[in-house]
Amino acid sequence: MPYPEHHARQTRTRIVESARKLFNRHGFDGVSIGAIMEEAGLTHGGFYRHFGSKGDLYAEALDCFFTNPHWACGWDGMEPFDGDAELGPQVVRAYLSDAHFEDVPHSCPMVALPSDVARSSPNAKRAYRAAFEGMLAVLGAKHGRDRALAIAALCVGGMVIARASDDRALGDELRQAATKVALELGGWPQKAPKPRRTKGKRYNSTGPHQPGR
Amino acid sequence: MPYPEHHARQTRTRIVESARKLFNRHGFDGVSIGAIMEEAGLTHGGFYRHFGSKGDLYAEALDCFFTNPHWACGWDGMEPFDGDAELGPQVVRAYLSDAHFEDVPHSCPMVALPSDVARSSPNAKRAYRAAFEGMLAVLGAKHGRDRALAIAALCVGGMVIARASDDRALGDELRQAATKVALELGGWPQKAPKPRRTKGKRYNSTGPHQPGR
DNA sequence: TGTACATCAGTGAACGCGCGTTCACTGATGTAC
DNA sequence: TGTACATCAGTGAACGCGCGTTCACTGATGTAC
Repeated sequence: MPYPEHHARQTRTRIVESARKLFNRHGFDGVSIGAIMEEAGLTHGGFYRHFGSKGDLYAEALDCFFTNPHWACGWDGMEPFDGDAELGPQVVRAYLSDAHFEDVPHSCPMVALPSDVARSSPNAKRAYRAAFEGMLAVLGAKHGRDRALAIAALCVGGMVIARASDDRALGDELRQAATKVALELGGWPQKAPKPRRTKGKRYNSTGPHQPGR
Repeated sequence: MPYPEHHARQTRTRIVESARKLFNRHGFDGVSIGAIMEEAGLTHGGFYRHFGSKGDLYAEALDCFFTNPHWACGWDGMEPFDGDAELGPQVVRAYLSDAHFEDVPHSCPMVALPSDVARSSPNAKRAYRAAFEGMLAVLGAKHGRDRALAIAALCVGGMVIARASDDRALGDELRQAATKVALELGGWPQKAPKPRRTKGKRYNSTGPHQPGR
């Protein structure tokens, strides 16, 4: 093996991260393979050594949002999951936060790409469903399955409408209302509790986590 | 004036209706001007006699969903608004109905095109906001502004996720849960009341209303 | 009433462009001896 | 240790294609006389 085993794997990961960002921004049709490869520091010709087609890359770029434990780090001061605290209210606040609203490149693909995916291949729709199921799992079902589904729909719906509207104030109002009602539905307090450890930053000052950097 | 005054206006309307259907199905980039004109029974060359650009048509095709009094006729047996009955629960049920879920061409553009619009021109985002405000107006705010915003987010979010997922059963469950919770939030009964007039069909048997036909 | 004309909706060939994909080639690297 | 070689990640020119847009033209229609 002329190149070390991890070389191709790292390049492939770089391409997927580049694609995730650009697809989130411009959609499937709005991004060329040349642009993806350039963002990854390569030229377009090498693409097909790593992926069979643009569609294959698309499905892969959609994968693993909610299964990535770092997905929301930095949004609304959210800290890495420790598997102990109840995640529901943290997730609701982070999901509908200003930081998530503004961070389109690292946004949840359920918000950035819903109508694109609805028209895409079964692979893409499978990845979308997996993200949704990941969200449901993180939210928990302490207050019933219907409530958990509704909370997820509120989070996604609030963000989607806010992103597609030209009135920032209306979008802010909508996200705040969605947060409030989602927390009510989950039986969670409206105010975030003070973090137990003060090692991490309380508020988001360094910008959202950049996966793969 | 060689052609009667309404001739060009009718053609223009036919093009917009054709565009609305095709954009709903395939998104902005997925539809060519040739396809739109063919659906309208014309050839591509005549397009620029009616519109300045493809983007102009897009913004126009997004307009006037909730301001069209026929938008939901036929979905879930919904009858034309009579300005008397409370519309909220009717709208929630029709919006999250199987009929709306399946009728992509005549779907609400807030569900069919959210991520496309989020990346589009200010004109498109203005039209999206107008649709959202139309929905809020139809829902009413008897139980508070926050509730109305949350109900709208539930309707849009539930449909958007269901359309983008590859699991029909999960999407059905989600839409039912969203309907149930939205009706709770509005303080409306879970069951639809029997229609006062039995002139119209109770259930949707002829398919949804086709605007402009 | 009939004829010539002006208007303009619609046609279809042509344009330049960017895209996804292919492919012959380059060159960096690990291995064999 | 040093050299020849095999591997394969990455390069960049080339391809065919469909797109948005333009434009000279056709032809259906209402109007003027």
